[in-house]
Amino acid sequence: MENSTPTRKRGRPLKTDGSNMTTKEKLVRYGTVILTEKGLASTGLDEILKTVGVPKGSFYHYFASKDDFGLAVIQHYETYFANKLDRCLWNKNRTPLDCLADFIEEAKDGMTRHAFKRGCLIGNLGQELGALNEKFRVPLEKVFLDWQNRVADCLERAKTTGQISSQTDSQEMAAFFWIGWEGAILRAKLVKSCAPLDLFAKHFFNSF
Amino acid sequence: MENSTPTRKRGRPLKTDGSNMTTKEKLVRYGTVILTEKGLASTGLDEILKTVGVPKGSFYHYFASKDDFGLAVIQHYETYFANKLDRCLWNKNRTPLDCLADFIEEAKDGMTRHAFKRGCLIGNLGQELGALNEKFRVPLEKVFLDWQNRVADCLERAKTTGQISSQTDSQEMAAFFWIGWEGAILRAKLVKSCAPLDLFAKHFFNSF
DNA sequence: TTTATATATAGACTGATCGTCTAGTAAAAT
DNA sequence: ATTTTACTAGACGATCAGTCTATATATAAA
Repeated sequence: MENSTPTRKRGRPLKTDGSNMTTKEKLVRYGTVILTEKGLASTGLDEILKTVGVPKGSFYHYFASKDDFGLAVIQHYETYFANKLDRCLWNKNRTPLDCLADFIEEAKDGMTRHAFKRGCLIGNLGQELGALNEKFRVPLEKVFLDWQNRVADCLERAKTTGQISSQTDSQEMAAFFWIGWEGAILRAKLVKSCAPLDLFAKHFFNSF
Repeated sequence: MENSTPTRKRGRPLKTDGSNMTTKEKLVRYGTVILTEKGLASTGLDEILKTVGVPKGSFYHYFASKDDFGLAVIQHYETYFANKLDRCLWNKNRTPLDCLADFIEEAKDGMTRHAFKRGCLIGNLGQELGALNEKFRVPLEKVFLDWQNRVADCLERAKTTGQISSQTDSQEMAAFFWIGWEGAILRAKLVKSCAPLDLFAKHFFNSF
C-alpha cells in the first residue's frame, strides 16, 4: 500500500513550516463541500479523513466532537457566504435591485456547476438539525438573520434610489426573500433545474 | 422482563384476523412519524423496531432494505397528505382561496402541536436525499407535482368564482406556493414559530 | 387425517463503520 | 536536560444495516 498524500511527520511540526496551520483549515474546507452535499449524519468521519489525508487522532485534536466540527464548518460557510453576498450587493455599477438579481444569477451558476447537488449548507443543516439539536438551531438561525439584514440593507438603498416604494418593509421583504429562496433551492435540487429559482425570483420582484 | 405490547403469535396469522395486516402498517405508521422528525440516515432500524415491538426478521420480511422502507413511508405519507389537502380544498362552505387559507391554518396547528419538530416529510427527505439518491428523487418530486396539481385545481375554481383573475397561471402560482411553503416550514422549525408561515402566506395571497 | 407449503416471528450473528479516547512521538520552550 | 506543547497513530466498544437459521402455525393439497 502506498500513500497518495506525502505522509505527515509525527510529533510537533516545525514552527517555520508555513503549511502547519492548514490541517484544520483543510478539514473545514472539505467539510464545507461534503456537508453541503450530504449533510452531517450521512457523512462519515473516515470519508473526510481519508480524502483530506488526516488521521483520526488529529481530527479530535482540533475538534471536540463531530458536532463541534459541524459548527466550525457553519462558521466558515457563514463568512464565506457573507462576503459573496456583499460583493454582489454592494456593486456600485448596478442598482440595488439589480445587485440582488446578480446574486441570484451567481447562485444559479453555482447550482448548475455542481449539478444541483449542493445547494445551501445552512438550509441543508437547518433542515437536518434545526428542529432536533438546539446546539445547531441557534447558530443556524443567526446566519439567516445576518443574511436577512444584508438584503434588508440592500432594499433600503433601493428606497433611496426610488427603485422601490419608501413604504416597503425592508426587513419583512428580506425575510420573505430567504424563506422563499431556501424553498426554491430545495426544489431545484429535486428537479435538477434552475426553474424553481427563476420562478421564485420572478414573484419576489413582482411583489414590490 | 415483561412485554409491554401483547406478544405477537408465532406462525402464519389467521386469514380472518382483522389485525393481521397491522405489523407492516405499524412499521410504516411509526416510520412516518420518526422519519419526519429525524430523517432517514439519522434514524436507526433498531430504534424503530424497539418502539413498534417488531423483530428484525419481520422487518426484512416486509421490506427489502431500509431504503425500500423509506419509499413505503413516502407513499403512505403521500396519500395521507393528499386526503388532508383535499378535505381542506374541497370544502363547499368556503371560497376556494379561503380553502387554501384553511389548509395553512391546519398546517400551522400541526406544527405548533408538534413543537415545530416535524414539518413536512417530503420536504425533509427531499433535502436529505433528493440531490443524492435518484431512487428517492423521482418519487419525491412526483409527490410535489401531485400536490401542486391539487392547489392549481383550487385556483382554477377561484377563477370561476371570480375570486382571482382568469389571467392567472394556476400551475405557476401553485408551484410558487409549494416552493415558498416548504421554505417557510424549514424556517419555522428553526425559529420555533409560525411567523415564517404567516409571512409567506401573506405575500402569496397578495400576489394575485 | 396427514403432509406440504406459505407466511410470519424470533433473534443471534456478521462485517463494516460509527464517534471517541489513550498512548506515544518529536519539536519547542524552559 | 527536562518539561511542555502539538500532533499522530490506531485501538476501542458501540452501533449500524443487513443476513441467516430456526421455529410456529394457518392454509392448501393429498
